[in-house]
Order: sequence, then C-alpha cells, then structure tokens
Amino acid sequence: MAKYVDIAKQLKSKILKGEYTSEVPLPDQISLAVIFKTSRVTIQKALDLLINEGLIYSKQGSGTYVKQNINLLSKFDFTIDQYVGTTELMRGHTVTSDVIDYDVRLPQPKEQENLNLAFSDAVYDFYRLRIVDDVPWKMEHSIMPVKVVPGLNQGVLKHSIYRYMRADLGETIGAAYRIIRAAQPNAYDRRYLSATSDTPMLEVEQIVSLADGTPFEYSFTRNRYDEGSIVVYHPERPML
Amino acid sequence: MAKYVDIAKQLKSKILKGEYTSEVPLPDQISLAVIFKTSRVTIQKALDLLINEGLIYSKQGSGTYVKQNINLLSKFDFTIDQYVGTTELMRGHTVTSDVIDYDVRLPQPKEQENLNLAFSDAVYDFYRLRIVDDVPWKMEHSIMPVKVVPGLNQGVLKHSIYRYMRADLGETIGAAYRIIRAAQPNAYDRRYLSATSDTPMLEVEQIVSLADGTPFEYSFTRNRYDEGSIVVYHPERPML
DNA sequence: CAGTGGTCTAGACCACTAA
DNA sequence: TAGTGGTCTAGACCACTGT
Repeated sequence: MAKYVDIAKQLKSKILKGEYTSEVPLPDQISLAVIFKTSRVTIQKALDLLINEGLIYSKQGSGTYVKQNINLLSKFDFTIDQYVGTTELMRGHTVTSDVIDYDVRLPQPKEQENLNLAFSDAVYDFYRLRIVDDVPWKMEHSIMPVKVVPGLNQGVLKHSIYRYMRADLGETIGAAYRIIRAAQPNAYDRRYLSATSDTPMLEVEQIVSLADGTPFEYSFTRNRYDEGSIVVYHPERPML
Repeated sequence: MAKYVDIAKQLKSKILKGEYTSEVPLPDQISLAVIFKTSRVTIQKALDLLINEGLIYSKQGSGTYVKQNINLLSKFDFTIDQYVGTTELMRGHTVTSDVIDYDVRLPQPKEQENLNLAFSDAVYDFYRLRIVDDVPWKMEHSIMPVKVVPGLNQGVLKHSIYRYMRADLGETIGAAYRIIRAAQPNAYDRRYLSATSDTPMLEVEQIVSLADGTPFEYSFTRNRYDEGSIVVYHPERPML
C-alpha cells in the first residue's frame, strides 16, 4: 500500500469521526509531514485524494479545511465516485439477482466498438433483476466479452460479478464512462419493476474498463424514478 | 499558468490532432521531461490531468497510451467533468434565456444548509428557460445568495451568470455536487417544454461552490428525456 | 535484463492570506 | 510580515512489463 493512500485513509477516518471539523483548518502540510514521518509532497498527494472525494478543500495562503454538507445521500442513492458493484454498494442490505435472460453470441458493431472487440469475439448478453431486501430494484442489461471475463456462468451472475473478477480473476476495476438519461418505460420495466406508461425511468449506460484500459462491461441499468438517483461530485480542475 | 497545466494542454492538443494514437505509447516520462525542459514529477502531474479527463491511461512497466472511444457524445449531451455554464457549453449555438420568475427573499432551512447561510441572508430565487437556437431546451430553478453574487439583476440573467461571475466579480468556479434523477413532468415542464403527462424528465439538482469552498448556487435543472443526457467520466481512484 | 511508470525525498521559490 | 498552500527540481529506489 502506497504511503500517501494510507495517510489519506487515516485522515479520512479522522474527518468522519469528527476529529477535524470545518471550524478549524487541518494541521498545515509541514506539520502533517512531521506527524506522518514523510515529505511534504507525499502529504500533498494524500490531500489530493481527499479533495477529489470532496471531503476537504485547500485555500492558498490560508489552510486546508473540512467541507460541510458531506451527507446529502438518501438510502437508495447511488454514488459512483469510485466503482463498486451493486452488491458492495448496498452493504448492510440483502442483494440478490434473478437472471432473466442469458446468452452467448457474437457482438454487434456498436458493442465491438465500445468493447474494442473483433467481430469474432464472443460476448455474454444477460439481463439481471437486482433485488434489494426482497424488493425488485434495478434491471441490468450487460454485454461482456468472454475473452476478458472467462467463466461467467449463471452461478456467478446470481451473486457478484465484481467480486468474482477481483477475487477469482485477480483483476482490478479501473475507469468508467457513463451516460445518464431519463427514459420511457419499456416492457421489462413494466413487467419486473411495476412501471406503468407514465412512470419515468432513470437509465445509466456505461462502459467500464480494467486498470490497464481494457473495456470489459457495456451495460444499461434502469430503475424507476422514485427508486434512486445518482450522486456525482466534481472537484475543481484546470481547464485544458 | 502552471507549467504542468501548460504541458497538459499541449499534450491534449496533440492527442486531439491525432499526433499520438492508441497504437503506440506516448514518449516515456523521462523523454517528455527532456522535451519540455522540466522534471519528471511535473510531467507526471500533467499526465494526471489527462488521465482524469479520460484521455490517456498508464500501465506500469509498459507505457502511457491514448484511449480509444474518446467520442460518444451527441449534440445535446451534457458533459460535466469541468464546470462551465450552459452558455459556454453550447459554444457555436445561440443561447438565450427567458427569465420566467425573479424574486429576492429569505432562505428556507434546506437552502440555508446547502448554501451555508444564516436565516437572515437574502437569496435570489429565479426560473430561467434556456433556449438554444430558438428552441426551448432546459428549465432552471436557481437559488443564489445575494452576499456571494451581488448585482445579479435581470440583465445578467438574460445572458450568462458564469461569465458575469468570472469577468465582473473575478470569482473562480470550483467544485460541484450533483444529484441526477428522473422525474414526472410538472406544470413548468408542460407549459414551457411541451411535456405531457407521460414525458419523462431528467433533473439535475446541484450545489456549486467557488474555489475557496463557498457555495453560491443551489439549483434544479430539467429537460425532456429526449432533449439531452449527462456524460460522466470516472477515473480509477484508490479506495479510501 | 532493460525499460517503463509509481512512489518518495529534501529542499527551494513563489503566490496568496491574514493579522 | 509570518504562515500557508502551489509549484518545481534532481535524484533515488521500487514494481511491473516485455523480451
């Protein structure tokens, strides 16, 4: 574990425990360097992680402060700052999956492009109804390349794909592109999520990649408008 | 302008011009340091910016590569990786605003909390219909504190608030929290955006802050489901 | 094994804030 | 003016990839 990640974890833990508040700045970077027996640059890398999570902010010439309003999330809101699957996101709840449909086939042109595949690279194509605490919650339609995620059988699908990839395949999940939109309900929404013709749906289309840049998931996830929203934090960044 | 930002801009420009492709890695960090007459750490900070924009990725022991699929955005999609107002986002199009409603009043409790205000700090409360190329596009409902954004009259509202803040007030826009959801159409949607009872709406609730952490905007922006979606990129980050 | 990115150091100077 | 964060350097060692 890199030292700056470790320091960021310790600082985050202190912030969440309320040991640093928004009243008073954190210790300055040089003091932190002394406290953690490291250099100032390493402290800055640690603080950068917390800034990117929206936990703190720095003000040149003044200090580093804890942000207020760190908690706007309601129960089924869906944070996607770092990628974890539904199973992990809903820790403390019972998450199960009904596999509605499962197929292995050749990819369509759009899938070839988004997943960077040859026309002859087979893909899984499956629908899963994600159920939280026995209540149907989201409908997922996923396309994943067989060569990138081998051994993805229905047993794995009933549980957690992400856990399987990390634990069994030893892969590290990396970046994700997401397109978020509202949509009219389709036949699956009506059948499995109790949507009617005037129930707005929230849809997330996403391409998720491994740490080395290989895309491994192209999926569409939908839920009723009253069953969850998406929370995004955007730190300040220089315009390029 | 910081050197690493400048380098990032130059590299981005080369990537967009196709001078670096996904076939061949970028020059290694030491070569880049020589080319730009700087140190390796500065090169790394520049590359970090491009990684966070999703333009490139690095693979330890191998090299730094340009990502493929850099273009999934359709005309009215709405990227929010770095914050710019609608006016700037839609460069090349004619953006105008009808001010539907304008009021100055005391803040409600939720607004006090989200904007970090005392009960006696007045806020602007206004609705704007944003019109692109003469077509009604989005309905914005904004609450902004008078003390943070003084002089926000209807003349400014007709044009660009963000331009006013940057150019006239000299402020730097910083981070933003956003909650994205689907919603049923309300009276404004029906009246101004031609929504009917079965037209799903996409709503973005956001708190935007200045660079120094002061929140200055609490707003709700809505558009029809078929008039734009939101694109988000999430780089890989260590879990804290 | 050579080449690459990831991390870390000790120190320097600058830009900005606040008293 | 003292204290703080922002940037930058020159160099070191480690972890990983690919041959």
